[in-house]
Amino acid sequence: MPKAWKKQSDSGQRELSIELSAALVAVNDEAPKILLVRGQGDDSATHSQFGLPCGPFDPIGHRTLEEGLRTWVREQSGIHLGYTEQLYTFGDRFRDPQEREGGPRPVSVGYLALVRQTDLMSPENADWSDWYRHFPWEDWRAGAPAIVSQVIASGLRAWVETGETRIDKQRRRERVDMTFGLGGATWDNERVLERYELLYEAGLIAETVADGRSRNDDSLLQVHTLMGAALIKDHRRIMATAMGRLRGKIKYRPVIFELMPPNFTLYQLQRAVEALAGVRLHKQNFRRLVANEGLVEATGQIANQTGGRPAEFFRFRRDVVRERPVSGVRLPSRVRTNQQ
Amino acid sequence: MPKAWKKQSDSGQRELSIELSAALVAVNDEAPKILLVRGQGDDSATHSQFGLPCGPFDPIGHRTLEEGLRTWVREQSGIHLGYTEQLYTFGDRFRDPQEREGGPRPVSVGYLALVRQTDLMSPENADWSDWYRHFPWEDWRAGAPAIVSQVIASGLRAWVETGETRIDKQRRRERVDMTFGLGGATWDNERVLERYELLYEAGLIAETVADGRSRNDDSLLQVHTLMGAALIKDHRRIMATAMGRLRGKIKYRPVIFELMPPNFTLYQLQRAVEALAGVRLHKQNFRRLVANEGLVEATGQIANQTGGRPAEFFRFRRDVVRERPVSGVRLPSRVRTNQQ
DNA sequence: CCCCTTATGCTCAAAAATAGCATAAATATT
DNA sequence: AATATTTATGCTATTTTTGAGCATAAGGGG
Repeated sequence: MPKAWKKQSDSGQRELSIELSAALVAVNDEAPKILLVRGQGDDSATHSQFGLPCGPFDPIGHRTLEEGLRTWVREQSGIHLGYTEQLYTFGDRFRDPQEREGGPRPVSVGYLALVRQTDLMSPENADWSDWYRHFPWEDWRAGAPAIVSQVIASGLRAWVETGETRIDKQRRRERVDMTFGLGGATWDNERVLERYELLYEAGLIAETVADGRSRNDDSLLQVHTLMGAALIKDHRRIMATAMGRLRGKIKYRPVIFELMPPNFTLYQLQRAVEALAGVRLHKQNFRRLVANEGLVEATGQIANQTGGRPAEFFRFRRDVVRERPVSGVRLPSRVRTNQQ
Repeated sequence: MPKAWKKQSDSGQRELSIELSAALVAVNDEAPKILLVRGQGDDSATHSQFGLPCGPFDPIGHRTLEEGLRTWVREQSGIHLGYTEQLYTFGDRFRDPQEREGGPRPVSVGYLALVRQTDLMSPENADWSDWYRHFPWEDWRAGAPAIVSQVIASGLRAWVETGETRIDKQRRRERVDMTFGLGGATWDNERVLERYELLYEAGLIAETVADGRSRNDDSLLQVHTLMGAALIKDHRRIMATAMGRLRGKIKYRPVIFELMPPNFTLYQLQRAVEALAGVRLHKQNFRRLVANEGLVEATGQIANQTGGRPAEFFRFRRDVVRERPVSGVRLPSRVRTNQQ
């Protein structure tokens, strides 16, 4: 066995590079944002395209992976990262065609980083872009999004029909139904990545076109148009991973406060959660939950630009985290939206 | 910016290697098991030590990271992996002192793989070893383990006292209390990694000694003895990550069935969950929960070596997974254990 | 002052979790 | 054979948590 190891490691380790990428997430009132920077890579073809802040891991200069990431982000956006969490390591080739021919095999470590609203100014060459511009089907706050029922559902049904065998079609249909909550299944807001990968596989995504995959239906082109410009490399996939992870995490760890200013009203907090989760929540129950968890305490200050009765400002109780295993903002009942 | 990138990537990418490691987990009735293999690495010093199945990622020979992992596991243990999940990518230097001086900088991608009980035969050079031999403080099925109250608590208290400033001590105490559920806090069975890292930092772990860190208290030696032999590299840390992840996952995804034989009694299922979670559960409520979730269906067959009234065999309903977002085996109330 | 808005307190019913009691059906013990 | 012991399984009473909504408070604008 040591022999096989040796052989492999001698032949294999040459063409390796590790890329560090960060999905910087913030919430601006109603809108979840992600930071995109322009012109990553020395390749002139990708120079004008947008992507996540990223850069190669330098085993000599970087003490740890996370430190390397922080350095790149600081360099490319001027932002000093706070809360950071590793997402996933992708070892497939990037889907960007430029990366296809030859060149080093990229292994990409994706991170999720949370940036507080107050630190939000768009740095040079960078842009805080709305999540849902890149994933319009993920926003259910105003009910089922039109793009799902009008474009995606039919596009996926078409894809189901292109299955080879009957079994194959059956399997595709099940997968479509459960990831997109069609055919009686329920929409699970955490399956962001699964939905993205499914759309990608079905050829309904901008990247597919860039990849040179076939696209022979007009409705698909329509989807493509709705998607906005593709990001470089596999950055859209990392975004999807980040969104899914964050949606899961806010339910059982109080990370939402990493995104809030020091003082906030309960409704601001609710709107931030709704923006990330992509659903509307029942207001009274939301405040009861937050209050019962003891996550926040009143400051005594009053906000009076609310448009109605003034709201009280609250702050996060950092100390509760030390007291007991504290579960984030468990989502109370979604408010039924009468669309769809 | 592209300039900085270029500079970094030219100087940085030489000494890089990616190691793939798998924590293969199985449950044998009462005991959670993990597969250790002997003699990984061509270094003769580590040749007789045990570690997880692992090997370097070969960017030419391996199509994906996971495929590389499967290949290595197959080669080293003969096992063809089923359910597999990426855990984390570690970029710090291995803690093994052999790796310290020079040599390529290791980046290690850890995986969790679940192996069914029925496939359980110990391959040559490999050994299914009990989790709790390596983490005795994690097993609370018979109440608070003696090692926590008798050795770890005092060891950690001593470590708290070696804090420099008052603030520092305070911080250490809080961390100790919340990770080990001391001082009124509750034990969170998912914080396996945090506990391991804390013990490591406090110098209470076998690896610490191997690392050449100081150890100047007799009670610590006692802990060291209790821990069993250290594993190579950072494999104990990967194990801890795997255990924590799995404990979390069984609660919201039905992965427990990946570890069960096709047919099982409800009590066997409960014992498997208890073995992983490290706590005892309320029997009647457990079966009600499982039944209500519709995760299993009766087969009609009867087991009669139970030692009491014969139990019915059940099987996992694979189809429910497709029907709806199915939440694993939510742990019902822990049965109070009157120890501690 | 009425009407709009948002904030916040409170209630009532439904659902789920917790903790046992009780009985059935086997094996082991006397 | 009778009795104790063990495990399986059904059922219930109580408490807790959720879901949904009513009602009132407190601001601004006509």
